[in-house]
Amino acid sequence: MDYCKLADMLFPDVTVTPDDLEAKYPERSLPEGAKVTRIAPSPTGFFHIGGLFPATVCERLAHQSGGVFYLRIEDTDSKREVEGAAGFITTILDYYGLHFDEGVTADGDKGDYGPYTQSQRVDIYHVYAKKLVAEGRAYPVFSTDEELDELKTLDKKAEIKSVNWEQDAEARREAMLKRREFTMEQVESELAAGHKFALFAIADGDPEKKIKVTDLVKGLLEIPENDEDVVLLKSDGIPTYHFAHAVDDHLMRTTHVIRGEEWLPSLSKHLMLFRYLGFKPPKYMHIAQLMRLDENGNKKKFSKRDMGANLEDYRKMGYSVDAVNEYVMTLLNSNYEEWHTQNPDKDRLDFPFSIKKMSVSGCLFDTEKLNDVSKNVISKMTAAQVYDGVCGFAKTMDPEFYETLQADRGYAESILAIGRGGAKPRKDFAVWADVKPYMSFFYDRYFSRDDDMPADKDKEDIKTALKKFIDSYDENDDQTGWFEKLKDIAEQIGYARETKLYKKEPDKYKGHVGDVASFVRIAITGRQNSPDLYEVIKILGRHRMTDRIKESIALL
RNA sequence: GGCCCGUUGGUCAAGUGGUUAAGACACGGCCCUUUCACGGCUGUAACAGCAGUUCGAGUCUGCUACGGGUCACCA
Repeated sequence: MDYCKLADMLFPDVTVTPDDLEAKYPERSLPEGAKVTRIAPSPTGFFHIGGLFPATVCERLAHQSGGVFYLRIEDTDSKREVEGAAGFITTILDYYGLHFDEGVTADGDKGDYGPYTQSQRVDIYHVYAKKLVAEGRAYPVFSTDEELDELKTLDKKAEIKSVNWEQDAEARREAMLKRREFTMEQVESELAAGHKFALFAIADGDPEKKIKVTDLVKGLLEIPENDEDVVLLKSDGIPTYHFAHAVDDHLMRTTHVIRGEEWLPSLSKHLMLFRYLGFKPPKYMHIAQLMRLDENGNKKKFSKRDMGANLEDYRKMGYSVDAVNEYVMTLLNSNYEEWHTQNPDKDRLDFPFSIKKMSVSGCLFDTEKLNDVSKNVISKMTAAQVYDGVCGFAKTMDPEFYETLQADRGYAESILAIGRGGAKPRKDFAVWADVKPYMSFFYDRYFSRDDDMPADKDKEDIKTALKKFIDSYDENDDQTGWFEKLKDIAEQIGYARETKLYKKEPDKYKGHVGDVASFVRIAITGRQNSPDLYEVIKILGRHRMTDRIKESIALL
């Protein structure tokens, strides 16, 4: 068969040659060792939390080596495409601090290796498709519209897996061999009839033979050669992931392909395509998937439907960007935490990220750990930073609270400053949403009396103590002087002025200073627990302190 | 079912032939403490199993088991 003629019949409009493209997209001139990485999401309007892992690796590797990190949109599956999704992706990744050097941006493409959206690269794919046909390595398969419709409905049912694996494999093999047989005349008449064709690459592998590949995280792999014909172009002329991956990553000069390990089974196909196309394959890193626990306690791939699968959810739940990024980093490089405690003042980006420290197996997403990381992150922030964080969150998630905070920034910051900044800062917040319940009693609109005075204490004693507290209060007292007065009050109502005294001889007293402090706390904050009382009262001011205590006395 | 990948405490994990098998989270206890939040000390808890190589194996090899992934004109 005259393959060149076939190629011309199939792709009459393609005049550009692979050499032209090589010239247009030359090797990048980058420093020695610079890595070119990319993330290539589908525009589904959804960015998976698991996707943050490869994305972070890509970003770190590229920027740590003086290379290029770019964004390519893989919109080759029109069925799944969502309007405006590309913009959503750039926005969320930018929010998480993943900044691209090149690729699709809000203001169009940036960089010399574009277009960076696959649907705009169809002409490019066809150049290589034609080349493969001309070389006898690819062939068309014609289908009528009805057959295509049938395929599409089958697609949707692809999740329903067959039980007859062996029979299926046999049938598929037969079908494949049959597809490869056709004559030039048949092609001519199909084309004349206006039928569309998909393009398949002929597999030349023997699955009994293994090829050795080095994966940068998995190590040396032995995978069987590919013996399944690979779909290059779908009937609509759009490439499959496999073909687009080979063409794009070569032309865009990607040095390191970093992706989830679900791609491992098709690596053999990809290597075959790179060989057919005469491209040097990139280095591969297949990173372990993020897992979740299913109802039976087994690990499962963290899929789209699962809670917390959408990266956007973490913003909504009130996790700070830093917390999520730190958590991701602790999972990616297990020595990160150690480094961070040793270098508390350094930025996350100063950490020497290492491929060698990456885990080979998938890990469970651990919310407890995320919360712990998050508490540490927030505890190191200044009151102003916390204020900004909470406001950013509340603005969309709790507008009323946002308005409350905005009304008096200084007041809010003074609350947030309690117990902050020292060597042992408070760690009250894992998420921004924790802030409101923590500080709500400082605001009259949110103040409520949740906890009652201890039932085992005499009401008159409580009243007396509270009255004395109001009378003795002097805003010029320092913390020690203030507390001394509280001790005096305790003594006056027959309570021990030291907790230790009470513990030694509990029968001698009705209670201790701690109890008195508790009366005051409950009267003022409405709860048994609060940040440092002395600070609380200072912020609240004498006036409101007095009002609340008086109100509390009246309730007794 | 075929193929591929994996398996150290509940979770994340150090560990590259000789260790009392780190550390972090979670959980328990004690201490500190006017509550809370910290902090300090401390405890429970692990090399999936079986063979083999070796003077010696969590580390190397093989098998088994278990878990995961994948087998689309989806990515």
